Order: sequence, then structure tokens, then C-alpha cells
Amino acid sequence: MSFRRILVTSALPYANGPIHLGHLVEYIQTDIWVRFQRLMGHRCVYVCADDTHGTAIMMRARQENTDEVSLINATQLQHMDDFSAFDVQFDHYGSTNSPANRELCGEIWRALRSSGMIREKEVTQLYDPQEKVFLADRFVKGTCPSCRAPDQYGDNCDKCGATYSPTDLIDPISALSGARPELRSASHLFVELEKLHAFLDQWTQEGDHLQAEVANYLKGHFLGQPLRDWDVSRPSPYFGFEIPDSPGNYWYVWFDAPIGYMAATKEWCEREKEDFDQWWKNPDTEIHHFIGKDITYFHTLFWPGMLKVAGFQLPTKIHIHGFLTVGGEKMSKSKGTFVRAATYLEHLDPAYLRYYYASKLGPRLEDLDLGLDEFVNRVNAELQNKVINLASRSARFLEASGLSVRYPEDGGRFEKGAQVGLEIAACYEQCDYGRAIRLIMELADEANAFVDLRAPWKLKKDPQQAQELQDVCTIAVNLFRQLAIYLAPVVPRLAQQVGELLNDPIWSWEQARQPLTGKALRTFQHLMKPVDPTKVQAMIESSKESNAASVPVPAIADSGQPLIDEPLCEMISIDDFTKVDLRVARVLAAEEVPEARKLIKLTLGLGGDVTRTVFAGIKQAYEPSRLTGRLVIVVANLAPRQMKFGLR
RNA sequence: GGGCCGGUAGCUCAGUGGUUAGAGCAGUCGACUCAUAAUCGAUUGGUCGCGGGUUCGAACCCUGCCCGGCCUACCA
Repeated sequence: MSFRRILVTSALPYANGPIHLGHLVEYIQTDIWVRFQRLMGHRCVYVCADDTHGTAIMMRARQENTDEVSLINATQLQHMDDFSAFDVQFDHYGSTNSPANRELCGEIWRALRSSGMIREKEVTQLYDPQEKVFLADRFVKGTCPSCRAPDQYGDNCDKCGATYSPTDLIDPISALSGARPELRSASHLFVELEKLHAFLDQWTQEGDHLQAEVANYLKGHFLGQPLRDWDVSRPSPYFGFEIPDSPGNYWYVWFDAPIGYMAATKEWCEREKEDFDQWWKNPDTEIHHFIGKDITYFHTLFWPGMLKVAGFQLPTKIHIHGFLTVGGEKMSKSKGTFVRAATYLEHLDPAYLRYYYASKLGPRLEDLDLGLDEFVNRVNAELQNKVINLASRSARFLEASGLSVRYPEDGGRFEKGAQVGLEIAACYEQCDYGRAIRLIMELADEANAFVDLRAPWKLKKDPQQAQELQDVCTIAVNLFRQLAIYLAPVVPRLAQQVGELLNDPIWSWEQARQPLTGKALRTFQHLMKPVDPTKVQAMIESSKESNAASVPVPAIADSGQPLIDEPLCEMISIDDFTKVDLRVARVLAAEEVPEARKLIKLTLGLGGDVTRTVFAGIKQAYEPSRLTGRLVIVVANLAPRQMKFGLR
């Protein structure tokens, strides 16, 4: 086995929201691979960073009345906490908004310039005069020019599937301010990717850098025609790095994001006194990117192109995975079907998710479905009942005696496990974790059958058979330890616990080839709890609440009965309406009115010291304790009057 | 419209030309009782999406269709 130097990255999560279970497919997949490589004795460094630039971050900072840097710093800390809680262990976790990244962007930019690949073109775009920003397609909404469906995004219609340019929309409005956008043109800088067409043809189709289906996809979709120029600049205002030789223009977020892989490596190198060029300019170093299929073209066309021109090492392999679906349905923020990492952690052990994902991940670009019943079932049936239980039923018998001094005759079981280990290792290497888990479970089944066959609980009753008991359990515990080693990339905490139990830390795959003997065992403690289905339900319930605001209103045909019961009031004039002073107010206090059936007494703050006391007829719908702090609309100039319960 | 991928037992999947298509889970029956009721044995269950073709032989290769997911670049 020759020594390998491997640099691994996961895609950079955007600093615009929390980590959710969809993100974790990728980070867990990558972390498993990294841990496996380390167990194999390879030098493997895993870096990542927050992706921090772009219009979305800028607008969010405006909305939250903060500045971008505070926003991205806070988000980065949250992301790091979430990853760490799921045992995703980076060697370095940086930010694209770093000096190292700015410097590397500059270096690559100069290379692109000097090779004559940058050209300038006028781009006419919709502009929001109120927010004073150019609007990306998704920030423009209007009526579809093809089917007249209202409220469609600027790039395509999700009603009829038509694609068009945002300027084609009928009655466009800015999704940011609601203002009517105007057409403006600005000068943008483009990378002429077509100049690298021959190189990209070769790189994508040869050398196993990509999964076969990805290579096919690129060939059929992009490489069969001239590659379009890639717009890599955005005019001010934009949160990002200003382009040194083009003042007022900024690098588009997708230009600096992948360079963030290098910047994170660089920061790690500086901290560890490593040579950066050893990692990005040495052909002996392998570079592996793990990404989701949505960002395929950035990583398989633009990114290799940039690296090539700037003289850096090209990726050895880009591992692309599918999306997470939950219960067979596409998971998306707008549908509100996502579970945040933090929410999961409030209810469940991260090892469950790591195991479940591993059991379902293959080398192909397929979506992974999280079936909640299957999740419970699978983790309990396999990890708990087969693997963990193997230790419970054998290690206890050894508490007094420890492991046998010589490894007993076991009918070739351990040796077979060692042989299968080679196959399991090959599966991990190829990211075929599902197959690896299946092989491990076969071994677990055989180990359990062995325990049943030799029935240590019977041996225990006869003091004459103490040696036999010790031998049988020594075999069982060694078979279990072999499984724990094979599962170590997936559930590292379990491996850690097994190392402690046996007074022999697990640190290398090779340990699975040599049985452990003569060791004393620590007192056995339960290694893991089974999944409690009620907690899975609780997690889903609390995710529903925290996402309530983003759940779209489903299409419902409401009954006409309420209108019949209570007809609309007579029309009022606009003058009447403007007399009503509507204000946003914060609920400072909310208390029960015990005597009232419908009322809750609210103390509302209008800002400063100005408050109002109102009685709201919402008792049947809301818990007073959950209203405090929320924002409500109040008629601020409604004359007070005496009510049975107090002043309104 | 075009492209990529998939459709195999109730569920999750394995199986890419060679005898009667497999595993785990679930179900059924039995055994065991060491283990957080876990485990072991046996067993039920499939016209391999549909049609056509190639072949001595097709789940597998070719072709048409049906169904599902995703992609379709200056969106992150």
C-alpha cells in the first residue's frame, strides 16, 4: 500500500441560512471518506469554508439591519457548531471573505487576463431603483409571458415550464422592494470558456475524473456546442471582492467560491506550517471535491478551466451526489419540508443519521430518500440489534476474566472477516457505502449466529467450562471489534467507545486483521440507545413550527359559508381608510383574561415608550405565552373605551 | 422539446447474457432466553414497468412506448 497525499473538500455552504439535513448528506458522505482514508494510513486533509458573497447576503444584511460581515461571522459559527455536532471533522473551516481568498482570486484573475480570456460586454439587466441594485433573475417576479401565470420568477415559469429572460415578464416587480424595475445596462467581464473547449472535452471525458453519467451529461449538454462566455463580474453595489483592475466591479460569487477551497487550504497551511504548493501544485497530491448535482457545471467546466489557466493542479475526482428527499418528496425551503441540523440534534443522536445515510449512499448521482419509518427501522434493526447487541451479549461475560490470552480456534471466522475487510475497503474507496454496510451486516449476522451456536449463557452455568466461555466470548468480542473498525468511518464515536471498552484505541484499518487477546475489559456500558420513533415525530413537529412562515399557502377551495353568515360591510371611501393608522407593534406582554371566552390581553409596544393595551379575540387560536415578542399589526388610533375587563 | 438517471418481493436494495432471480427489513411458524425483546432456524412472497427485436439462452444487449426523479448555464 503506497502512501497517498489527499486533499478533500465539500461544497461551501452558503452563509445565508442554517445547515439542514440536505446539506448533511454531503458533509457526512465526505467525512466518512476522509475518515476511511485516514484509517488506511493516508495523509488526508479535509477543508471547507462558508460561501459568503453575493446579492443574497447583501440583501439579507439589509433586511436584518446589520452589516454583511457580522451576518456571515455569526452564520459561520453556527455552521461550525452544526458540523462539529455531527462529527464532521474539518482540518480547517474558513470563509470566502478572507484575505487569503482575495489574494488567490487576484492571482487566478491575473492569469485569466494575461492569457487573454477576459472580455468586456454590456449587459442590460433589470434594476431596482429603490434598493439600488441589479436584480438577478430570481429577484424579479411577474406574469409569465407564455401562459400568463402570475407571480413567476424571472428565469422560467413553474406553471408552464417556459424559459425566458426577466425582461420578458409582464408587469415585473422587484422581489426585494416591490418596486417596478427599470432596464439599465452595465459593463460586465466575461471569461471566454470556449477557448478551453478542447481541454474540457478531454478532461471531462477521459481519466475518470467524473462519474460516467456526469461525463455523459456534460457531453450531451454543454460540450456539443460552443461554450458560452461566463459572466464573472457584477457591478456595484455587491458584497464581494472588488476587481483590482476594474474598479466598481466585483467578482461574481461563483468566481470566488471555489477558490475558497484553495484559500481554506492556504490558511490551514499557514497554521500547520505546510507548503501550499505541495497541495495545489504537486501532481502527486490527489484533490477530491464532493459536491451536489445542482452545482455540477460550476465544478466540472469553469473550475477546471480556471485551475488549468492559472497553473494549479486539476481535481483528481469530483464526486457528485443527488439531493435529499424526505418521504419521497423533494425537500426545499419554500415547501418547508426541511429539518435543520440543530433541530435534529435536539431530538436524535447524530450517529443514527450518519449510519442511515451511509447505508443508502452509493457511488452514483442518485437522490437519497429519508423515509422516517425506514430510518427508525433500519438503524434499530441493523446498527442496534445486530451490531451493538453483539457486544452487549458477549462483553459482559468477560468482565472478570478479560480476553483469552491466545486467540481461540474460531472456524476461520475472524480470518474471513479480515478478507471481507478488503472488499469493504474497496467499497469505501469508491464511495459505495451502501454496499460496504451490506457486507458489514452479513458479517454481523454470522457473528450473531456464532454466539447462538456456542451459547455462552449455557457455558456460564458450568464452572468447568469457564475457559470455553472465555474463548467463545473472546471470539465474539473480536468479531464485534472487527465490525466496529469497519464502521469507524461512519460512526466514529462508536469506534471510540469500543476502543475504550477494550483498552485498545481504534486508529487503523489494519487492526481488523489481528485479533485482540489478553486484554482486560472495562465495565460494559451501553454503547448506544435505539431510535425512539416518538422523537423522530417530535423532530418533524418542531420543524413544522420553525418553518411555519415559509410554508406556502396550499391551494384550498374555501367554503362560502362565512360570507353568508356575516356579509361584507358597506363600502368605505379611501379617506375613511387613510384615517386608520396601522402600525407594526411588538407584543410586550400577553395574558389570559380568565373571565373571557375569546379574549387575550395584550400589551403592545409601538416603539420607544409608546404602548397600547388591547384585548384581542384570539384566545381559541393562540397560547398567550407564545405571543410575547411577536410582531402584530395594530390600529394605533382607535379611540380607547371602557370594557368589562379594562380599557381598550 | 432536448438531455441524464431510474422502474426487480409490502419496504430498502443487490444482481449487466448462462442452470429453478437474491439479501435485509416487514409477515408467518418454530427455537432460545446472554443481551436495552435483542438473537437463531425455517418459511410465505416477484409474468424483473409494457411491447417488439437480437441470441441456443435476456432482469441484463438493441428498439419503441409508459411512469418517476433531476438538469436544461450568467439562480444561489
